[in-house]
Amino acid sequence: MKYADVILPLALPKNYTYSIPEHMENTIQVGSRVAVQLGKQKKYAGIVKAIHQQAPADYKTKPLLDLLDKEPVVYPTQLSFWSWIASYYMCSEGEVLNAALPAHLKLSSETLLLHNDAYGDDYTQLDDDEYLIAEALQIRKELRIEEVQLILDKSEVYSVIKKLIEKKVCLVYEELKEVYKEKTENFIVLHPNYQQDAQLEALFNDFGRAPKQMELLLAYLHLLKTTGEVTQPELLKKSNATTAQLKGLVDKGILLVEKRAVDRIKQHKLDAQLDFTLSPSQEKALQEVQTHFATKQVTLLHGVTSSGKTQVYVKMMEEAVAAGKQVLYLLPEIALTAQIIRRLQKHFGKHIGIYHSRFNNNERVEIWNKVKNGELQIVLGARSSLLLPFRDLGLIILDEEHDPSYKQQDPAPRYHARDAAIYYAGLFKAKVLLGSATPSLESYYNAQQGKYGLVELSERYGGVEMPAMDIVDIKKEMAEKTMDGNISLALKTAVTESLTAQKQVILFQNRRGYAPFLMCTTCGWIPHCKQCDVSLTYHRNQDKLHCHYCGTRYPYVYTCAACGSQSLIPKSFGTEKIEDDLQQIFPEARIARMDVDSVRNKDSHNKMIKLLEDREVDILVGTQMVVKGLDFDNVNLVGILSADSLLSYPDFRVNERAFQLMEQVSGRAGRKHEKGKVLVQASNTRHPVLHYVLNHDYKAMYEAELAERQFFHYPPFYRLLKLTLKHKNQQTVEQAAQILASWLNPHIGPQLVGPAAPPVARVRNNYLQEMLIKLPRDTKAIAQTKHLLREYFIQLLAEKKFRSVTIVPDVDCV
DNA sequence: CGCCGCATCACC
DNA sequence: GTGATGCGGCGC
Repeated sequence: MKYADVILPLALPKNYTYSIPEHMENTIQVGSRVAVQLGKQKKYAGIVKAIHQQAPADYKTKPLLDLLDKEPVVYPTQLSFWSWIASYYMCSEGEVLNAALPAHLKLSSETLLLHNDAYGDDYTQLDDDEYLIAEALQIRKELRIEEVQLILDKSEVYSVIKKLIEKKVCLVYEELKEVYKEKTENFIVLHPNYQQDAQLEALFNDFGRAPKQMELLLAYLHLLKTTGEVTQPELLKKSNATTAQLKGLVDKGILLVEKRAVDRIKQHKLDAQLDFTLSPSQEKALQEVQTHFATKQVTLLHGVTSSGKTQVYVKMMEEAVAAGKQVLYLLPEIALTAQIIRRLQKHFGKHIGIYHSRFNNNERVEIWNKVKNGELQIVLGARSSLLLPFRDLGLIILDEEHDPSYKQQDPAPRYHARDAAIYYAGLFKAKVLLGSATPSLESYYNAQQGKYGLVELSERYGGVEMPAMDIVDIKKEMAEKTMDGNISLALKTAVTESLTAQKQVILFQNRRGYAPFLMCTTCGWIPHCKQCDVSLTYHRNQDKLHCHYCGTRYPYVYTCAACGSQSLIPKSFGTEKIEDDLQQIFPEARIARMDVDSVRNKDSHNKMIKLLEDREVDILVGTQMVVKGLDFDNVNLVGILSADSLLSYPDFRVNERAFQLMEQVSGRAGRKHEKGKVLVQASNTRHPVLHYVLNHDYKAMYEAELAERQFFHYPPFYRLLKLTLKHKNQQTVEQAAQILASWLNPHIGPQLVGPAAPPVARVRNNYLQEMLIKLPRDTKAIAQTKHLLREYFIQLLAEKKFRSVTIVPDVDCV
């Protein structure tokens, strides 16, 4: 008898073992997707991790129900990678599987109620609810739980179903459904009888009284000649014919309609090669990268904004592709704009695939399969594309390497795409090229230490100068009363100048900490979320209050809950408010806003960029979003509205982040033809970071920060592991955290910070406690500590009182 | 006394 | 993740 260890898409601590039925023995492989039964009811699709002959000693195995595909869906390489992620980031392999597989490959069963024909139609023994369902079943034959809920208009329907089963009115069935569907399109083909010219000629002579049909046929023949294949929608559009006319030709047996499976992923025709010619400094950088790769697995390319790092990447990609290897090009989600996608698609044609969160599930399955079979040689994608089933990866490029969005926050696996990429590449013996204008301290340190190769590209492409930067002293302007809302006189003047010169302006405002909220003018009361300890954010376009922690939306509040007054007003300094202020100051200007709220749906981000490109917008106000992936020749002024707010987070990485943000934002100013200008509004004008930004001096920032980090035991010298404990009861979490800390103390000592309640101490009705563990950079010691933690978690949860405490480990938290 | 709702547990 | 199981609350 053979057995299979199966990874299920659940947060289970270990894998389950099923027996392999004889008929599968020859076809099943490691990496195969299988259907299994878990518990009495549920069925899932899982993935075979191992095949062996070891019968489990303490339980009886269930057989695998089905082998779902002919070929495995992942290679052993991916399984090793998952196992590493699970152990390094302290989560289950099931959670990794869940993140990796496109939803449509992750089946789980749905309970169906089936009508029991043997029961007949004597409904006298049933109560009202039971009768309603029995009647519906009589007509529909099968019902989903969701439909039962709808019919009875309540969510708790389980008891009714139980009674119906007892009374044998219905049966239940667990249906495991494959949700991926091939996309089909109607293709029009000529009937074999008319393939010869002579036959066609005869046909045309014979057409008589159907001139519209003849026109349509001519249009078809023309299309066929130019494109080779003709789809129904294409033909109807080009010929302006109706479906009736087409049907006429089909009925006469002249044309045939064929349903064929098509790719959802549009393939791009290889365009004329774009100009990716390297400048001398880029050429030099490319050679240095190649030299480093001879001896090192990872190389950091530190290139100032618009030095043309992409050009270097493209050359590296071409080389890897020519060697028959696959390439993964990772970008932060919001930097994946149409601009870069279009350029690369044109250059690499059909070999390139795009993968990010805005794709639908069917499209994801198709990309998944094409990456697996090697059809796609290049993938351009966000964090999650690291989990695609590459067959033979040769190079990973990770652009904007410093970007914190490479770290997955929630849910597990909380992996860092940069660090995971380096491990993943190792499995393929592939190279990793990290790129950034403002590298993370961690990577730059690794490069300085000689662990990574380091290549500096300090010249902007085409010799464009770095923008001129100026700090505007808000305190002074306040005293002189020259501020207009949040806009200083200096900024106002500069904007006016730009507008007069027909140039565009980008204004940057980080919204966090300044979100608009409602406040009672009488007593100062602010509406809070019922489930979380945060004030609600006011969204004017929907006239609703949102909780940014749990996502709950509340209707607008008119009456103060504390004093009963009716005088609530919105207070704000968010992008919405600034957009308003600007419209007041520059009534003639066309102003647009770009933040998570204004670009929520699929295409609005691209549309917004298009508007700016086409110069339909004069001033763009935005959050972090405006920082990335935007290249506009016509923007000559960038304003940072409040540097203070960037520099005042209680986080050890503030300075690094503030520098990165300001440096990146300023990179948006001035392109090809002229020097741009950046204005930074600040009240603390003497902050050292402002001066590093002013001089575009990364090195100085790096040196100063590094000393601090070493002194306070922070990365890159130490690794951070954050533990969050959650429970409904405040006392229970606090106690649990105290106990855990007391156990850890002898091992970790002063490197244990906390436990303490985080700034937002309650989320979704759960109270939180956090503690931070600083670990010296010693792989063995780190693994030991993680092992210790796992033991203590089990020990803690073994105590009855703490059984329902949730512990969330976040390794290398950001 | 019995039904309902919720916490707890095992699932291979 | 989720159905099965056991316990306490509350209504009759």
